[in-house]
Amino acid sequence: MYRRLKGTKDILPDEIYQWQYIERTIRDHLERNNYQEIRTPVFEVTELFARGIGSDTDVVSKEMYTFTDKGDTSLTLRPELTAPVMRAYIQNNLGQINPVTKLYYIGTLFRQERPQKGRLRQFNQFGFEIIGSEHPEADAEVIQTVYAIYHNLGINDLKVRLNSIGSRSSRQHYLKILQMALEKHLGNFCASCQQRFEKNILRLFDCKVDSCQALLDHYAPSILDHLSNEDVQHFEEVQALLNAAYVPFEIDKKLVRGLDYYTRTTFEITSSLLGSQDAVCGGGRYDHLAEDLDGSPIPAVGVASGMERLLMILNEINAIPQKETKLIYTAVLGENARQVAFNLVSLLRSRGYQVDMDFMRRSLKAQMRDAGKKQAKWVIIIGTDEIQKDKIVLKNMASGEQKEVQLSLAADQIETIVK
RNA sequence: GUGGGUGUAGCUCAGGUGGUAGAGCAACAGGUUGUGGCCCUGUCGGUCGCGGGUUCAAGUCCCGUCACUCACCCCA
Repeated sequence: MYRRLKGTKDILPDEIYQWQYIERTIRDHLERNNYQEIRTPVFEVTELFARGIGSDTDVVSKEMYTFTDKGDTSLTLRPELTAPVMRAYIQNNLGQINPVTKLYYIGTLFRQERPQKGRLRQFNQFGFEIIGSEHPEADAEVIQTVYAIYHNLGINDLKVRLNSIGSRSSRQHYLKILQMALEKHLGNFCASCQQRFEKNILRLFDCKVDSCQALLDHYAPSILDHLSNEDVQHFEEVQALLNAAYVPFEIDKKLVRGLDYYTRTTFEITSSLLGSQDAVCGGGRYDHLAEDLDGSPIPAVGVASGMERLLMILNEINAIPQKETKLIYTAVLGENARQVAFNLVSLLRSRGYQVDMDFMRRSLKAQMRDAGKKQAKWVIIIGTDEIQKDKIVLKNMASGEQKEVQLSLAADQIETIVK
């Protein structure tokens, strides 16, 4: 038997409604905020991600599905969407049309990690980006908007964690100070922290070992104390705007993100209803990504949100409305009724009704049971008796009432009865 | 890549100290000669993840292996 690959999922019919529901809600909300959808290819040249995300990041160095095509070009299944969107923005000169471009996407991503709760190898994200504005309004809108989308879906107890990791120049400066401050205590950190110290020192703040966190609290200078004046002002304005929009947040000076392109604002929204992978979304500002991809410099902010994680929360709090069906089920009895029924079914369908009929030539009892199971609102019964009288029976499944309708007028009559 | 947990019917799971498998739900049929939900009855359905070993005998004990899952790591 063939099985689905590790870390992938089949989304079966009884679950698909949930996806359609959140996708619809997300699209509606983002369209209202005047974002436009963009769809980019699922694979790109590997270098796009190496340069965009950073070749030292875990995502690029060990989690990508990379292969070579017949032309010997190295290609990669996209592990995130910000770099592809920026690539599309640059390639199609979207900046020429408008100084500010607001884009959103809903798409599938691939990362070769060990699967666990809230983490798959093929997964889906929605996200959106504001490209062209360096101002704090853009940062605040991004955060306010995801927050509002979650709220709209019925999620309330979320934690918004906010930080600024400064512009590139002030961060370079800070990293040196951090390195000097921690060097002499390095021996007291755990093994993986010692590796992080060499590779990407900011990641030390992610460590879950208590003793490491205590050392950081004692000896690590805060990045917030080493921002430039412009960085500070930007950060403060973002906070003021969030307060103005009543978006609750907390400053987390240890919040660092795993992708190299971030500058200044970084944020993450977490939920206690998820497993140890508790971030529903993460994002921030990336003012140098365009340049890193050989485009002209353009500031941008954005966010990416995990769809599977979002669904996990919604199921946890039971916030997905029931799918409502308006099904009309057609029960057929006897040889000579079949064509009449088939004709009526296709007529009703062409008028926009959701109609189904029995394919098993079963007893009426079985067909009624089937109709009940499928949650049909109405059942049309067409049998030999009806054909003789030139009538059909229309039964309301909720009340149990049924009435006879002239066959030749059935389509019109049903319209007024079913409504 | 490293650890822990779990693998018995379509689904959820029972099966002390070894004696070749069971329940509930689901599916299907019947209880009405043409009428669903509730109830009753019956039917269908399993190489007990896979391979090997111990034994007269293994779902049960031992070894191996695979899969799923949670956690580390990292992130959405």
